[in-house]
Amino acid sequence: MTVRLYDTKAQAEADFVPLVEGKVGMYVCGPTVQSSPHIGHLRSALVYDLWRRWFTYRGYDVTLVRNVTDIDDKILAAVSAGSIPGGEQWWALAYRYELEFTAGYTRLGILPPTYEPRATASIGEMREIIQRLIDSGHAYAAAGDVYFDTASWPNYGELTRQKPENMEAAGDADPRGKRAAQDFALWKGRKDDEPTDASWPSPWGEGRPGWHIECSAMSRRYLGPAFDIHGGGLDLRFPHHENEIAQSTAAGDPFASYWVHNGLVNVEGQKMSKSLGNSIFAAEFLELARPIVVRYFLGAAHYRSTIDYHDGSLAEAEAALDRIEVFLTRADRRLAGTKFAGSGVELIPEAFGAAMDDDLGVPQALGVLHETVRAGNAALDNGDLAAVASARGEVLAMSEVLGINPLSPQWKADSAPADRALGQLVETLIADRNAARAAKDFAAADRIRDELAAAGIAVEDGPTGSHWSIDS
RNA sequence: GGUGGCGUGGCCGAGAGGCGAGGCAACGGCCUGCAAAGCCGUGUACACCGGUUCAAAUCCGGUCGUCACCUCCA
Repeated sequence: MTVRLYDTKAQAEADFVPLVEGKVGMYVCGPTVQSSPHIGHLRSALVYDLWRRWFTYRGYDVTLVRNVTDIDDKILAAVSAGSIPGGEQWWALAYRYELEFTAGYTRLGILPPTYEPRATASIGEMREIIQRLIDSGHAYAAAGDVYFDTASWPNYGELTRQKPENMEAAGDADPRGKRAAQDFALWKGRKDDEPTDASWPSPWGEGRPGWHIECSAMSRRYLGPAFDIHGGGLDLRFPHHENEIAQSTAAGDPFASYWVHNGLVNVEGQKMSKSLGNSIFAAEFLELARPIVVRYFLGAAHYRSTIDYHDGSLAEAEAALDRIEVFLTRADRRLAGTKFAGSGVELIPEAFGAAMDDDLGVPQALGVLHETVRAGNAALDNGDLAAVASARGEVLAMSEVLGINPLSPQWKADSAPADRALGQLVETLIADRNAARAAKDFAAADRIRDELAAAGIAVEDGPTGSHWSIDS
């Protein structure tokens, strides 16, 4: 049961071989907290949550690091754009958005990473790497900035297999002291109009780190110079990850053994972008469906594929998830009071594990899950309680690994008193309806059912009595 | 110009030489007072053209279409 993963750098699937037996060190690029999270950010975090859960299920001790980039040109720009005297500070803005990200992750059941470092807390490590690069001749200081000298590093372009001479000329707005267009900033000297508290001292003058160096420094600090997996969105391969590899390896670090990239989320076939104004933000998306449905939608596709969101996407996810939920509820009801009641969580089926081991094959794994639901429902119809209990245990185990167990307390809304009141009202109406049915007054019975339906409550009659649910 | 994806039935979405994953929708049946849910059944799918092979959606060559990245991006 070797876990296999698609290594973007090798462009091939490979057996995962950890650096240290039984342990996984994984670094994932988190967001630059310069605006509200959109559903692409949620998907990215979810992908690595699933990887982490799967490695953990397979017995690995996982250290997951996902950074927060809390100092960046865009953050400073966001502040100055709406700047009024006494207005919001750059660090306040960064933290405000960081909280929004955290709220989105939490609602989706994305487990907190082992460490979630902020870039501003690792400036010392960044300066250290930059100094090593200067000392070894791979970086140069110029006009208060420090640049990586791409010409000095023959491997430059190894991740995306591009040769610098074939790259489109960069429309660099402010080349300052750059020797070549491909060179990128490791350190950015403070400009006069920038806040003084957004810069740090360095041998090259006051300034702040470039974007790429942050991840090299934080991964090194929390996972060491060599670690197992580096992840991030597909759009980060170039330039961000290309530059990370260049600066870390040029500084003498082995860096990541495997590179994993998640696919992006499109809307109606188009990439989300500010200019198109088609971005779907996490907060509004979570208004459209229950968080567990959003998790199912974002997590059901293979992690490397592009997800296209369109009208009806959430309804499909909801229907599929309801199938799992309905089975679990039926099974619990049927098993109550039997010797199978409350029977435990079973092992996951072998086919599910095989699918997950193969580069996190969630879609196939979901196929196994739905097959088990079907078999469980059939057992329910046949009264084969042992089979029902076993299917129930397996479904629970599989949905738990994927973080989509509909019965898990984490998805329950915090409205217990209102729920109790509603439940009592509905139960009373159902009792009236069943009295009418017993008296063969079907007109009255149907009227009650219609009234409940109009209120969004579905009633179903079965061998264990009449049951109701909120029809979302 | 360079680099890398993708094209599967009404829709979504896996798979990767030989038995049609799975979900949604549809249709028929069972069950039901009627429903709903559930179960059983129903589909001659793999962009196009060549080639390899006993066998190709899958491998090879080409064509078309489409998307992403090429220094802001999850």
